[in-house]
Amino acid sequence: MARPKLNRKPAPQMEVTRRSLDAQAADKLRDAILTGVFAPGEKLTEEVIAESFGLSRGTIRASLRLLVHEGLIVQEPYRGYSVRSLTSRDAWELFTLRNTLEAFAARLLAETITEEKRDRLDQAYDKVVKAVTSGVRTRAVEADFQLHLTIAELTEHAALQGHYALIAGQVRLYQSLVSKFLSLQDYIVTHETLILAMREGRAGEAERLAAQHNTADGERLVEWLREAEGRSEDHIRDRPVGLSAS
Amino acid sequence: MARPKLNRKPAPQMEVTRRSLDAQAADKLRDAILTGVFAPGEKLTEEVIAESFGLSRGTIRASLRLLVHEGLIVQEPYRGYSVRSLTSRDAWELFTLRNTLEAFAARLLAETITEEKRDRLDQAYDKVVKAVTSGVRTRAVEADFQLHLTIAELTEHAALQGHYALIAGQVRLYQSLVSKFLSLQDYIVTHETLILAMREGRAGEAERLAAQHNTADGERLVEWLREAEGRSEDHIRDRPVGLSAS
DNA sequence: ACTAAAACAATTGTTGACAATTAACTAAAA
DNA sequence: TTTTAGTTAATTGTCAACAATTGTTTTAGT
Repeated sequence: MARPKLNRKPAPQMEVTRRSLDAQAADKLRDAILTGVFAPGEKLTEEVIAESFGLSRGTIRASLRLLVHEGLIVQEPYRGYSVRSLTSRDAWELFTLRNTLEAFAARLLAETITEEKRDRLDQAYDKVVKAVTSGVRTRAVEADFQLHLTIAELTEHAALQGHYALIAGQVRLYQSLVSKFLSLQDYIVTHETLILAMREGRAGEAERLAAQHNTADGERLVEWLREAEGRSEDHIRDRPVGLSAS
Repeated sequence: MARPKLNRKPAPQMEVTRRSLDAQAADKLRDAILTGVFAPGEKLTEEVIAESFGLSRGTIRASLRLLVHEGLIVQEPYRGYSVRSLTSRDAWELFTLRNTLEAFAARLLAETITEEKRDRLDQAYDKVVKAVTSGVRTRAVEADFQLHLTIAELTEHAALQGHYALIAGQVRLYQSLVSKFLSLQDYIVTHETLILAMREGRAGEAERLAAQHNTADGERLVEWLREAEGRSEDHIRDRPVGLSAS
């Protein structure tokens, strides 16, 4: 019975692809949603995605559930999946929750700041500054996003990181929307005092600054969305909310 | 033609039956873990659970993933699942994160308090008081848990509720542990000022009280766990990964 | 006795087929 | 014309078989 092993798929494993297929599929889907390939409200079916990805429905199903957990996709039983579209209410919830988590992270980081953490913080902040001086808006949005991801990481609080990662996708969508209301310079002025407070270990001030550094823009976005919802009562068929929108 | 429909499930669909099988299985598993049927660290295999529940492995697999998301189970690729055990570090992360979310909830509820919300809040708090006077410790723990669930619900902040629900299972485990250090009366004194602040709309005070009402007990539990870990050095356990950053 | 390769066992990863559910459609009855 | 019962199409829900991965045990060679 010593039959030779048969490998039907030797090719696709070209890189350090140690992740399971459903996790990889989830990454691809998340990226597609974030870059606007799938518009908010668009319907997604397991079968067509499975076919276009060359994977089975069961695998795609698992990846879709991952994104449902992240709030990027909504699922109705026996009806299907669709890309989540941000209502004004959703936007308000997201930025208030985000403020809460980021304020906690800022305090934590300020309390446990070290020389090494200061360096990594500076690196992330420098990228924001460089992106702003480069004048490319999408780069500034991305650098801003990465900065906050770095802060969460530097807290070394795994549970906090997990919850922040859970809303990260939505935050990213939100950020490209809120970018409408910001001048590029704003990306620097809203962060510099916060960074300084964390660098110098002023925990209370860092917490307060982080809790409020999105509030003004968030409320403006909520107001804008609310008006848009009032004008078109049924549907929000605005431009795709991806990084490409500017 | 008019053939009678064959209803294999003639009984009026109870609401529970309308949920998908994997969600029901997840509920059963969660309850089993919370009630100690499965001990922390115990290994869970898809096959044996599938057999004991009378469901297929795929269905159980989906339910296990749900619990992994909730942080009640840890998964190692190709190795298996096991019930998460709380290290002192985990306990610290959990109670600090919990404080953060509950402080936000308390502020929100205080800011939006209404007559109806006051009633529901009173009901939940009364159950705590009654449980304490009854002298049954497990009832007090349960009522405490339900009180905080009610507070989260009354905020009408869906995203906050979602994130709180995510840690609810762990909070429950944590609470039965921390109960070691509490007299029954503590369940009243740690809550009464908080409830009052929310009832009267004093948002700032409610936030501050909520943020600290677990701190003392939490730190005592962390200390206790740390000592226990020091005594038995055999915790060469793998790094638990419930909610991990990407 | 020690090391390295090879077989083995246990478990999850992946897939395609089948069942159940819902909504849209059609046609008959009021 | 409106309502209602049946039919159908589309989609997810569930399942059982097979493949891949890892850790363990055995075996061969030195």
